Amino acid sequence: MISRPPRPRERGIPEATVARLPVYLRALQALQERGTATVSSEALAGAAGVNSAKLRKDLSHLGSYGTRGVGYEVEYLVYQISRELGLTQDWSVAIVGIGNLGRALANYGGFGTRGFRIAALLDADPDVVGRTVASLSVRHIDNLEEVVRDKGVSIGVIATPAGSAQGVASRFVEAGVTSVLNFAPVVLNVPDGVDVRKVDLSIELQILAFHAQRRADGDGRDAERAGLEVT
Amino acid sequence: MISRPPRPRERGIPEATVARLPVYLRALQALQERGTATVSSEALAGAAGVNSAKLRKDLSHLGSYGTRGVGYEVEYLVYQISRELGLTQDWSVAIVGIGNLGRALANYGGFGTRGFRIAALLDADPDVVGRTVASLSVRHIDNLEEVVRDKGVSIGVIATPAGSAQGVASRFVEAGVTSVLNFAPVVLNVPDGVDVRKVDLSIELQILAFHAQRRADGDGRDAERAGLEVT
DNA sequence: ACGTGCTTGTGAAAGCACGCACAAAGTGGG
DNA sequence: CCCACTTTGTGCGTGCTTTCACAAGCACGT
Repeated sequence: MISRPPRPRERGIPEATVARLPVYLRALQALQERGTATVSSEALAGAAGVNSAKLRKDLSHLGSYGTRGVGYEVEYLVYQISRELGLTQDWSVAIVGIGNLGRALANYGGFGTRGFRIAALLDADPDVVGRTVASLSVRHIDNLEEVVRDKGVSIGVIATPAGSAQGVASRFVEAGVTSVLNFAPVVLNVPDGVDVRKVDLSIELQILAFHAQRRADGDGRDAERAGLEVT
Repeated sequence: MISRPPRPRERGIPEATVARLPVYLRALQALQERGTATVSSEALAGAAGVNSAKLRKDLSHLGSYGTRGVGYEVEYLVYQISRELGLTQDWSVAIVGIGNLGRALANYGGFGTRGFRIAALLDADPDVVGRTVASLSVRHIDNLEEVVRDKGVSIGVIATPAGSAQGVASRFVEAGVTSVLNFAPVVLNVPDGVDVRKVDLSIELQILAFHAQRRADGDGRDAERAGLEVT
């Protein structure tokens, strides 16, 4: 019997862990640039803003990549997380809706790290089509299917007004894109098997407002606030 | 030393519920514009992309605002959720970092709904300071404290490069801002009692990449899809 | 007045996520 | 070789989330 490979890791990394891996990765890359060779869970957790036990448990889902008494080798861990997240391959991204936000996204240089390549920019406005943004010529939305096919787009980014978002999403799906990042303030309806994530400014503001109000309401009375010690 | 009461949370609407209220609110406002008077949990849940039982439980945290056999009165529910989220009062927002993203945010008209007013735009770049964006003149970052004080800013939005974000956050906090929305790809360090939310494009992309890879890996095999987020 | 039909509100169960605390495992000094 | 020290990996208790399933409540037709 051949010895088992270094832990091919089972399917089933908790969603909450997946959401934190990019944060760890970024912290690790910062350490790497500073020339740090190894890091303890305590130190890395600090840099990532999480509890060290949580970090260790998260990393344990990828396998046993640390050395007891020492810590984690930065470079190795960067590689493992990158691989796990699928960043060792290239992802082709198309952005639809080249308004202020679309331009901001297109110009957002280092897409975290490498791994993501902006393959095309699309817009419906004739005044925008043809203009050059981030070294790419904006193409008309009618070319969406063609672009997806020819450039092998696997991630679609929607930065259009709310009214156009569902239509664009459907076209992406129809064209075979199964990962969509939606910035428009609408709930997208897509078939099973398609992964949609949304980023919504106004929702974030509203959540902040809720907590701010909560804090203001109880002020003076309810001194029970999370951490605000009054002596 | 006084032992902490077992229930630090007195007025608790679950965090998960708070995060969904804005989604319900938006769906309700769409119904309102279409002239719909009442809506069932099933229908509203559909529009919001959640399970109807979850929606009912969420709403039950606000009180008993539905009528059995009928549903919820749209207008009334809009008001209740708005009030709960603190949208019946005005929140003054300052945006720091008027690059592509800052401009996109400033021009993002209906901030969800009313409730949020952009009070000031700030930047460090002399070429940007003085220019008019979204009917506001961009002011120099040195005026941050003054602006926060004079305009009663209660929410700070950070749209600067990563390197400047922590500094800006600290100045916001120092000036008394306790709610921060961070678009810069760094973990902000703030004292207890300050609420920070982050929006991070590259993290979202990386999460999409993870799932996309997972799907590709197990294609044909592993038919068991772990229930991808649909809707 | 009363039954029928629909929809809410909510126990209860199952599933996740978090963080403590500690055994296991490795390092380095004597 | 053994011991003291450090740090990982994880079992376990706790609390939050989601979902099911159904009794309770309300409207309306007869």
